[in-house]
Amino acid sequence: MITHAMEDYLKTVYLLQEGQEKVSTSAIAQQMEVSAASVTGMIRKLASMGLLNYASYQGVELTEGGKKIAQEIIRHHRLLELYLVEIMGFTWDKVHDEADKLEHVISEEFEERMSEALGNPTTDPHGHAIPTKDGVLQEVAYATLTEVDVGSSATVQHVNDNDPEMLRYFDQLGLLPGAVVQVVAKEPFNGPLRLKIDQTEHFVGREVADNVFVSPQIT
Amino acid sequence: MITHAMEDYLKTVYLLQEGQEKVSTSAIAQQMEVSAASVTGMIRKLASMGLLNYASYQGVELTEGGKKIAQEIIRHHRLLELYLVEIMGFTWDKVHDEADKLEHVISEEFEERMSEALGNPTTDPHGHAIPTKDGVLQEVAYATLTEVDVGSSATVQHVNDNDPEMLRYFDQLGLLPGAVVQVVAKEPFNGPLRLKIDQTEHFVGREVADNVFVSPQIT
DNA sequence: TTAAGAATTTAGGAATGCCTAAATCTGACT
DNA sequence: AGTCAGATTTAGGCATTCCTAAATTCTTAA
Repeated sequence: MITHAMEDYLKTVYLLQEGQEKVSTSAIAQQMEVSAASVTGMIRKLASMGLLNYASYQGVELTEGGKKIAQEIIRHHRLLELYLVEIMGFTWDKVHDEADKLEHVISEEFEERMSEALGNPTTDPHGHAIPTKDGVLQEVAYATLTEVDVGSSATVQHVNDNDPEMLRYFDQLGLLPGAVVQVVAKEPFNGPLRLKIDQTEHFVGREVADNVFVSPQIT
Repeated sequence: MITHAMEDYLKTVYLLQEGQEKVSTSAIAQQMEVSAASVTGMIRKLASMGLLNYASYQGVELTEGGKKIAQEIIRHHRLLELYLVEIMGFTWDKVHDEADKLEHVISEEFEERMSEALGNPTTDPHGHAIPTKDGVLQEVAYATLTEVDVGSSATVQHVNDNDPEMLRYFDQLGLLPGAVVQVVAKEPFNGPLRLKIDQTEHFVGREVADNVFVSPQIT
C-alpha cells in the first residue's frame, strides 16, 4: 500500500533527479525538511517495494514503477494548481500549498475532469510542464536568470513555486512565464541584478534570480 | 492538533446525535466500521481535549467546540458534493467517497470559493442541508418512506448517500429530493412498497424505502 | 596515508490510530 | 438478590512516520 508520505518521497526524488543520475539522502532530507535518518528509513522501505534502487551511501534512483507514481502525483499537483488559478480564482501564490494537500487525495476521475475543464493543458501557472496521463514528462533544464550574460535577453520559462511571498514579488515585477527579461547589469559581490522587464528597470537580488528559469531570447 | 481521524469521529457523533441526546460507543463503531475498543480510545482523547463529554458506559455528547468542528467538516463535505456534481460534472453516486477524502484537506478559501461558485447553496445533491459558515445546522428529522401511510403522498427531502449503487437506483426511479411520491400499497411481511412516482408505478423493497426521507405532501 | 570532517546509517524512542482478547460493567429477568 | 447477555473498557500489540544520539563510512586535504 502506498501512503501519502511515500508519494511525497517519490515526488521529491523525481524532481531532484532531473538532470542528475543519483539523488543523495541529504538532498532529500533538506528538500523535505526531515532528518536524514528518516530519509534512510523510508528509502529502504521504498527500495524493498521495488520503487527505487538504492545502495548504501551511494544515493537513490527511481525505478520505472517509482517514476510512474511520481509522475502521477506531479500531474495531480500541477493540474490542481492550474485549476485553482484558472477556474476557482485563487491567486498563484496560494495554490502550491493547497495542491500539496489535495494531490494525494483526488481520484482519477477528478484528475480527468480538471484536465478537461482546462482544455488538457500542458503547463501549470508557474510554467512547469504537466506530465501527460500515461506519458512521460521531459523537463528541460533551463538556466537561471543569474546565469544570463549581461546585455542578453531571455524568456522566463518557469519559476519556483515553494515560496508564496516570492511569487507575489514575481507577480509585482511581471516576472511571469513567457515574459522577456533583459539583464542590464550584474552588481559585483553577489549584488543585485539590474533587469529590464516590460520597459521598466528593476533591481533584484540573487536569491530571487536563482529561482527564475529562462531560455535564451532569440534576437 | 486535530487529525483527520478525529474529524471523522466528531462528524460521526454529530450525525448520530441528531434527535438523540447521547451516542453509544457501539453506534459509533458500527457507523465507522471500526472496533468498539478503538472508539473508546479515541473518545477518551477527544474528551480530554474538551471536544465531547463522556462518562464511561453512558455514551457521548459533543461540546460546543466539538460541534463547531463537526459542522465545519459537514459543511465541507456537502459543499464538495454539490460542487462535484454541479460544476465538475460528476454523477451523484460518486461524490460521497470523493468528498469524504477531500473534506479534511481543503482550506477555508477553497470552501469559500466553492460556496460562491455555487451561489451559496443551502442543500447538497442528496437533499441534506449545508451548515452555514459559522451558523448552526438545524436538520429536521423527517419520516422514512416506509412510514408513510398507504394512499398518502409525500415529498422526498433527502436520501442517504453512503451506497453508490442505491443512489443509481434512486436516480433510475426518479426518487430525487423534491420528487413527489405516492405510496399506493405496502405488501405484508416486509414486502415491497408500491409507489407512484411521476405517473409511473414501481415496486421497491423496504431496505431502499428506509433510506428515503420525506415530508407529508400538502394536498 | 591518515585523520578530520561530512554524509549516512543504525539504534532506540515517541505519537497516532488501528487491532484482538480478556476483563469488567450494566440492565433486565427471574 | 442473582445471573446472564450484551456493551464497554482495559491491556497488549502492530504499523507508520517521525525524531535524536551514536556509530560508521566516505572524502579530501595535509
